[in-house]
Amino acid sequence: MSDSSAETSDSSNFIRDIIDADLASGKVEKVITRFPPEPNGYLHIGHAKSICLNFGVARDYGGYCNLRFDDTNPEKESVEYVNSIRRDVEWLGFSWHSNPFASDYFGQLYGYALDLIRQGLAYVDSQNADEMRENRGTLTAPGVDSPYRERSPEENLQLFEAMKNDEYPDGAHVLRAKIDMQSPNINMRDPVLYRIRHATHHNTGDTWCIYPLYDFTHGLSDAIEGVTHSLCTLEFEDHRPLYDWILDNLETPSRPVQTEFARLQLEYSLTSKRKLNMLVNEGHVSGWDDPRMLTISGMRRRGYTPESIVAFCDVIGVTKKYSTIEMGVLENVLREDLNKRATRRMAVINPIKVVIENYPEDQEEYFSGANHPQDPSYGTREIPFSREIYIERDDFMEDAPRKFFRLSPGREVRLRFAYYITCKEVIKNDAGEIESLVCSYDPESRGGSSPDGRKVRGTIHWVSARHAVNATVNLYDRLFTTANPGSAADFHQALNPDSNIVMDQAKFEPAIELVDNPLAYQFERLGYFISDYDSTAQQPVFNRTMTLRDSWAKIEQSR
RNA sequence: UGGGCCGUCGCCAAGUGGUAAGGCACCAGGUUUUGAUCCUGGCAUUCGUUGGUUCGAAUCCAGCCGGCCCAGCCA
Repeated sequence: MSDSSAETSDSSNFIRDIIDADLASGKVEKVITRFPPEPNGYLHIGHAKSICLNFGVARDYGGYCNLRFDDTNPEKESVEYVNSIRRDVEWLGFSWHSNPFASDYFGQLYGYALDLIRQGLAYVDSQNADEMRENRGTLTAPGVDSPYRERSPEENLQLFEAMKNDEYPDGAHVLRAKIDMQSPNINMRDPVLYRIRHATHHNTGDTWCIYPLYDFTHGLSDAIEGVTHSLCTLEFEDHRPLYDWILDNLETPSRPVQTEFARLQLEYSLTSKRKLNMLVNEGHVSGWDDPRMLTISGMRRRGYTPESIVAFCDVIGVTKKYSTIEMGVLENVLREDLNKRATRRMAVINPIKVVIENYPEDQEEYFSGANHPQDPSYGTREIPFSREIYIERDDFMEDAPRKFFRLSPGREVRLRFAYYITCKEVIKNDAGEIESLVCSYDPESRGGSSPDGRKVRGTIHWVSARHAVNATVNLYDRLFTTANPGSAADFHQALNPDSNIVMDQAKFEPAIELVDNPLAYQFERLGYFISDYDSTAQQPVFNRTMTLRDSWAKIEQSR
């Protein structure tokens, strides 16, 4: 495990205020937190917020954070998810103190349940699910007591043990807390603590056929681990009285406190595991690590750095306010990080051939290009040049407006690092499509400036045809066309059909490393790119992580 | 309409009774061999709203308005 290299800012939030107060009052000596995912899916950007909060707070206050798997629902969980979660947390740069499963505590939890029964605070209910639902009441009407509510502790003990000993089928009985069927808080209307489930558990196998529920398990797991600050999302606010009830009625090694914060919501994206699962299973994306997915693994494949994700979590803050973050915020931290670290290269994604008529056929030469315009320590590389080159199709326009600074008939542009060229002729095929361009170059402009000092507005990128490496490039756009696909009745309607465009005619300069290269490139004027897992020397594949900011596109759009 | 929670600039967010930080976005300039980066300046007389307390209120009190969550043997 690596230690986090990412910085969390000292910006305050209400949770840090609480911790400051707890430390100052002596209520807490060492801050202990936990990140408690259920291993029933892959981690996404929303989890990253919780990870950064829990691990960040623990680190900043000199405490520690556990990675605890909240695995009390065996039918939905698997080791595949366990492994992916561990990998993602590590990749984000955090180290856990310990990595327990809630299922490791099943034995202790069972003991706590017996304790509750002996105190007359829990009972075995033999109603079926429908009866229970009916008797629970509604938001406005109180519930009614179960006919089994007054069973004696002895009978309950005997029945609960029989449940554990595999004497009943699924659903025959449940163990319930005996609280208050009239409570205005529905979570307090005798919540279910244990259910019978004959399922193989990824960690405990077939040891158990009864499984505790979240509400019973979570606070006790926190208490067993000595967690001081149990941070969860807003929807658990109504569960806090139950969390407290359980801890108040049982002797536990410590007394954690639950505090809730708002979960992350991001425009144009989904962060519901259920819906992400549908995207994967219905084949709308290639998998959990599809680069369009805002899963940690998808973002990693897309080319996000862990530092950019941590920076994002830092910049959005932590509050109790429901909010939706604009995509621009994520894009901004990504660009900021990538701009600093990306090695510059030239690549042409949508090529059009240019023949430089006055450049000798058998000649070639090399230009030195800086690998980073602001950081000389990145060094330089040699870029081959020859008579035939590729330029971007978008960099040529036959009838160009005045503000178009790129190539068009009769106009002169600078080839980055190389020469000035002027467009002499447009070659078209029978269908009238532009096939190639004939240009002339000014030998005096070698290196990109001319002795006469004449100005050229545009500088475009290029790749020597003779030296080019053929490659495939994946361009990505947001997966959804509406800002809040999650609220739509059917999010399928909002799926963006053009979220992945494959460009298979791309041309790379030879200095680009094609295989097993985890480092970000900036292909000048096109954006940030990373080689895909599947990239090979024979079939190079790169993913565009993010475009550059494009003020020309903005001008063009407003026309 | 029972209970819980939330409302500070287009989007986030600091602010904890002494006179509205910051980021993103946006706008206007400058530098630039990436229409990138970088730099400069602009961008809330007002904090959902109404009333009250106070010398003084985004901060305290009351009412109202708006939004979110809860009726799994999910987490």
